[in-house]
Amino acid sequence: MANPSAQAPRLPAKWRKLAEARCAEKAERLTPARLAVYAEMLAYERPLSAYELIALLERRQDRKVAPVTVYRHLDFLMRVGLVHRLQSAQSYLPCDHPDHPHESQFLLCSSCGHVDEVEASGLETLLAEVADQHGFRQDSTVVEVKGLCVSCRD
Amino acid sequence: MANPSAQAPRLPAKWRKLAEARCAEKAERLTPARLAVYAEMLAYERPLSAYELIALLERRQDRKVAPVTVYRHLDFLMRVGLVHRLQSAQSYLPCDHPDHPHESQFLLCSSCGHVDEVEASGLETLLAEVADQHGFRQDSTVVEVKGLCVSCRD
DNA sequence: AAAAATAACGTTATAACATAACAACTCCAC
DNA sequence: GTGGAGTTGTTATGTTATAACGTTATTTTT
Repeated sequence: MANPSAQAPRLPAKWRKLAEARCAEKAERLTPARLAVYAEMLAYERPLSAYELIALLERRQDRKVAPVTVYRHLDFLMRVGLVHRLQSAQSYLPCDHPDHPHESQFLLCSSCGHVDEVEASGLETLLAEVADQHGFRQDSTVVEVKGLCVSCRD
Repeated sequence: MANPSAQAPRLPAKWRKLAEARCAEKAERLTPARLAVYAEMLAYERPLSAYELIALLERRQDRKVAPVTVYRHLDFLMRVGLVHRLQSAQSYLPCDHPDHPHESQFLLCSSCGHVDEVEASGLETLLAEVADQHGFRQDSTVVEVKGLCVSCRD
């Protein structure tokens, strides 16, 4: 990197190993820049927009980060299944179900912004059936539920 | 309107009546400008981005249309349930199930761009259950399936 | 029917999100 | 150590959406 003082947030071994595993599976390269973006996302507990991520990385690394750079890293992270995009919020979130690649469903709290990633296999099955009934060959699904999380529903 | 030659595409009675009914239910006003946007959307068989819609309206009305105007009309049309937004495609589509207000699910063909609006009540039920299991109070849902439609899957 | 309140619309500017095009560098295989 | 593929840097631009504020139209209240 251009700036020798550039730092990434500490990335727990669990996540680093996951990243390495996913990249190995898909024969993709895990570079420091990609890992830095992933680490930055993991350091927050909420979804980040690409531009929030840019601002965080610029502060962390003390240099300019071009949007296209972050978008490329995000594309990569989504490609290997480490990150999801919330379509209804134009934001990005590390995958919270590291055990295996999967389609996810999300519960988005409109009060506190918390996002719960759930994995309802029954839902996937039913979706596949619905698609099938329409002669549709399903590639990927987007399931996002807006509402109030358990802490905010009072 | 500023331009007396401004025209809206012909709007079949079925859709006009639907628009009137939905507005009456919600005590919202159905103005000519709002109707013109709705009619324009119905004149196409595919989802339109806000800016595509702007271009179409400008040609139709032979005058400039500001983005904010179209966004306001789209917000209105979504509020009364006449139009849906495709979250994964940043585009807008008239509701194809006029009989009653509802949550929709969409099948988006990545080859021809066709979008099929389906209504799978079982899916809504299951989604509600999943939300409930997490203590989540559901307000609205987004379900979008990408893949190949029946004509394109060959 | 006039005044007050509310909703809709116009105008200008800008914010927020995302990609195109092309050059330079790095890594790995051969 | 050269070639080729993948990655990154740089600049510019394209696309999507909203803020702020004033004016006009419609409804409600008196």
